[in-house]
Amino acid sequence: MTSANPQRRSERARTAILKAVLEACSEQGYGSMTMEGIAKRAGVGKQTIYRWWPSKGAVLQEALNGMIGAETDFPDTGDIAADLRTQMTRVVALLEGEIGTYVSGLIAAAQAEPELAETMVANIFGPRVEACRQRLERAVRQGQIRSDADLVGIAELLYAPLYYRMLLRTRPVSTEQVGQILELVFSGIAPTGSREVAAARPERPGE
Amino acid sequence: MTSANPQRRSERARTAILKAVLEACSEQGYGSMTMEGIAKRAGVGKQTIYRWWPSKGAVLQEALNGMIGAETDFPDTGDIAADLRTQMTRVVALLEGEIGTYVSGLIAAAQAEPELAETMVANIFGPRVEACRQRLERAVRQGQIRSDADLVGIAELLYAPLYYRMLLRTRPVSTEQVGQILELVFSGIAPTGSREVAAARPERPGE
Amino acid sequence: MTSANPQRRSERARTAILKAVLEACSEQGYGSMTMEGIAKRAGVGKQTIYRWWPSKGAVLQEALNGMIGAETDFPDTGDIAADLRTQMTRVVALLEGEIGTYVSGLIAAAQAEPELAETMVANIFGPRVEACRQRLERAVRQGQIRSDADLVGIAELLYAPLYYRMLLRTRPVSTEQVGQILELVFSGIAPTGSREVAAARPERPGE
Amino acid sequence: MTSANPQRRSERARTAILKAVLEACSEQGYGSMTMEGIAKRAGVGKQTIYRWWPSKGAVLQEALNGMIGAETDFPDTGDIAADLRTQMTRVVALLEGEIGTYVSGLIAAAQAEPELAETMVANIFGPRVEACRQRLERAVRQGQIRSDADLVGIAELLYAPLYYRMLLRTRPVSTEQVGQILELVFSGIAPTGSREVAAARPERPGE
DNA sequence: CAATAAACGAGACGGTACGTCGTGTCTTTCG
DNA sequence: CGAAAGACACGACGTACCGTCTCGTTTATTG
Repeated sequence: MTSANPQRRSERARTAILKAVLEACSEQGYGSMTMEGIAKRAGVGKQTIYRWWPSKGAVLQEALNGMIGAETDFPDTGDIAADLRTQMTRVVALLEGEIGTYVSGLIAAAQAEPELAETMVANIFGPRVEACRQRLERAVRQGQIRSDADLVGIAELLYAPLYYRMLLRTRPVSTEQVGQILELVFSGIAPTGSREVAAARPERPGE
Repeated sequence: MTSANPQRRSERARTAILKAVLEACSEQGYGSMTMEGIAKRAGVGKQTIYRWWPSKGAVLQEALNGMIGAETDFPDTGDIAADLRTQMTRVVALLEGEIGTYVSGLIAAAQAEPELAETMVANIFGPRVEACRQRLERAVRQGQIRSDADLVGIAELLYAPLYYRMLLRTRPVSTEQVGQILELVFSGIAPTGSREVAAARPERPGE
Repeated sequence: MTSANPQRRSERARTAILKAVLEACSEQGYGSMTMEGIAKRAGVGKQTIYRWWPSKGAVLQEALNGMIGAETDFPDTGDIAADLRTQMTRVVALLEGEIGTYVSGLIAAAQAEPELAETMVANIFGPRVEACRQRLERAVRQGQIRSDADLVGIAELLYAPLYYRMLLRTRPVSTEQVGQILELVFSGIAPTGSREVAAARPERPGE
Repeated sequence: MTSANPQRRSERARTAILKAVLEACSEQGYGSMTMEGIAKRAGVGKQTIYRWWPSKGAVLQEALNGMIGAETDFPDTGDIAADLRTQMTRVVALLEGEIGTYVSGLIAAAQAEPELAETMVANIFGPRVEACRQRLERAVRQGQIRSDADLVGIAELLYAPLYYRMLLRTRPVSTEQVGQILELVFSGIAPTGSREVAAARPERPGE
C-alpha cells in the first residue's frame, strides 16, 4: 500500500485522514466525498493521502477495518443456532448504522476497482467468513449441523440476504430477518417428512 | 422520467443512446463511462440525454430493462425444484456475461442515488421477485414447499447468494452454486431427523 | 434581409420582435441578451427571427433605426454654430439614454460582424453624416465655414469625441462636451494670430 | 486581478496564455475566440486562466498592454504639430495592423463588461492620454498652443476620429486622416479673420 | 369558398462553449 | 526529507444558446 518510507510516516496525519474519511462518508456519502475534501478535513496535503493509499476506497477500507472490533466475533455457548442469532443480530446492528454506509460505499467502489475488491475480501470479509466457518465446524462436530454440507456455502446463505437487502434496498435489513433466515436455513423449505426431495438430487431427472 | 414533451421525442436518439450506454459500460465499465462519451458514441447532444434521464445510472437501467427478455421467466413443469434450477441457471448465465457488468454497475450506482435504487427495484428486481413468489405459491399449493414459509423470504434466500458472490467477488458465480443453494435451502442444515431444532424456535430458549 | 416571401410575413410577429429586442437590450445589455430570450419575450418561434434576420445585431439595428425620429435632424436657423449645438445636444441626450445602450451594443457587435457594420453605416450613420454635410455645405456658402475644408472630415471631428467617450468610458458624454468641441473646432488650437501655423503644412519641413 | 497566491504562479503558463490570446484573436477575431481555444493553444488548463483573469477580455488587455512599447511615446522636437504628426502616424500604423484587431475587440468587450472598461482606461488609454496632455502642456508654455484650452479635450479631439473610423468602419484609418485632423484642429473651421465667431460663445445668443 | 401552401408557435435536436469541480502530479516552503 | 499548501494539465460535469429541423396550427391568398 506504499512505496515511500513507512518509518518516517506521520502517525498524526494517518490518524487524521482515517478519521476524516469516515466523517466525510457519513456526511456526504461515499460517492460524493472527495480526496480534496478528505485532505482539507484532515488538515493534510493531498499528496500525503496519495503517498500512502491509491484511492479513496482504500482509505475508507482501512478506516473501516480499524473501527470494527469484537462485535462480529462468534460466541460459543454450545448452541450454534443461538450463537448465530447473537452474532447476526450484531451484524445487523452494524449494517443499520453508519457502518452500513461505509460498507455499501465500499462494495460499490469495489465494482470499479478490482484491487480494492481483493483487499476488501482479504481484510474484511475473508477473516469473518473463516471465523464463521470455524464456528460452524465446531457445530458439525457437536452434531448440530449436517456433516455433509459446505460450510462456506452455509455462511454465504446466512449472510447474503442481509447484504442483498442493504444493497438492493428492497426492504431494510432488520432483526426479524435474522430469525427468518435462521429458521429457513436450519429447517429447509421442503414440506415436513420429505427431506429427500428432488432438490437434493445433483442431476436433473429426465422422466 | 421526464418533464419535456414526450410526443416530440426522437426515437432514433433514444435508441442510439440506449445502445451506446451498453457499449460504453461493456468497454469501459460503469464507473469509467461518462455522459459525454455516451453522447458522442450515440451521435447525440448531451442535452438530449439529460432531457430524458437524470443520470447515467438511469440510462443504463432503462437499457438493461429493455434487453432482458424471457430468460428470467419461470417455467412450470410441476417440479418446483427443477424449475428453480432451470431459471436460476439462466440467471447465472446472465450474471456471468455482460449483463453482470451492467447489473453490478447499476447496484453500485444505486448506493449513491436513492431514486435510482427505487426505480431499479420497481422495474428490474421487483417484478422478478414477484414472479418467483407466484411460482413458489403454486408449489406450496401442490405440497412441494412448506406452507408456513414467507415466500419472498425464500426468494431472497435463493438469489441473494448469487448477488453476494458477484458483488463481493469472493468466488465467481457459477452453475454449481445453484445446485448447492437449492440443496441447502430445500433440505436445511440441521442434521437429519432433528428438523424441530432450536433455530426454528422463534424465541431463544433460556435454559 | 430575407429569402422568404415577405408578402406573407406576419406584421404582428415583426413588431413584437423589434419591441422585444429593445426591452431585452435595455434589461440585460446587448452581450447578455439571446435569440432564445428575444423569441420567448416576443411570443415567437426562434425560426421566425432567423427567417427574417441573420443575427441579433441585425434585429437590434432595425429596431433602433425605427425608433429614432426627427431628433437628429438638423435645424437651419442660419447660424451654423447654434444649429450644430442644438443638434449635437439632442444627440447627447439620446446617447445618454437607453439608445446609447443600443448604439454601443450595436457598434460592439459590428466589430465581429462585417455585414452588420456595413448596414449599420448605410442605415444609421451614413444618412446622418450626409445630412450634417449638407448643413455644413450651406454654412460654407453663407461664409460661416472655411471653404477649403473636407466637410465629412469636419463632421467626424465634431461627433467622434462623443462616441469616443461613450465607448471608452473615460468620462461620460455630456452637454458641456458639446460646447467644448464646438469652441475648439471652430477656433482651432493655435494661438491667436498664427493660424498659418506648421500643422497646416501637408509636408513636414526638414529644415 | 487575482485572489490566488501570485508567488506560486507559473510564469511559463502566464506567458503561454498571453501569447495564445494574441494568436487566437488574430486568427479568429475577438468574438470567435474562446477560453477553451486559448487554453488548448497555450497547453494550459482552463482553470489556470480563470484563476488569474476573469474573462477573455481581461487576458487580451494584459497581452495587449505588454506588447505596446515605445511606439506611442511622444517625441519632443520643440515643434508640437510635427511631434503630434509623428506620434499619431505611429498610432495609425498600430491600428491598421493586428493591434487594431485587438483594440477594437477589447473596446467591443468593454461594452458588456464595466470592470474591463475601467481597467482598459486605467492601463491602456489613461496613461497615453496623460502623456499627450503633458506634451501639449509644454507646447502651451512655448506659445504653440492657445493657453486657454482644456488639453485633455484637445487630445480627445485629435484621437477620437481615428477610433471613430476604426470602430464604425466608415472609412479606413489612414495617414492622410492624421494630416486632415491636425490641419482642422490647429486652424479651426471658421473662415479666416473671424475666429471670434459665434461658436466660441459659451451661451447661445437670443437675438 | 374551399384547398393549399406559407408562415407561424413551439420546442427537440446535434453541437460548442461555458465556468466549475475533482483528479493525480508537481513544485515551493517550512519545520 | 516528510508534510502543508496549493498551482498545474486534464477531463468531465451539467447548463445555456446556437442555428437547424420537425411538428401541428393558423392565415391568406388563389384556383
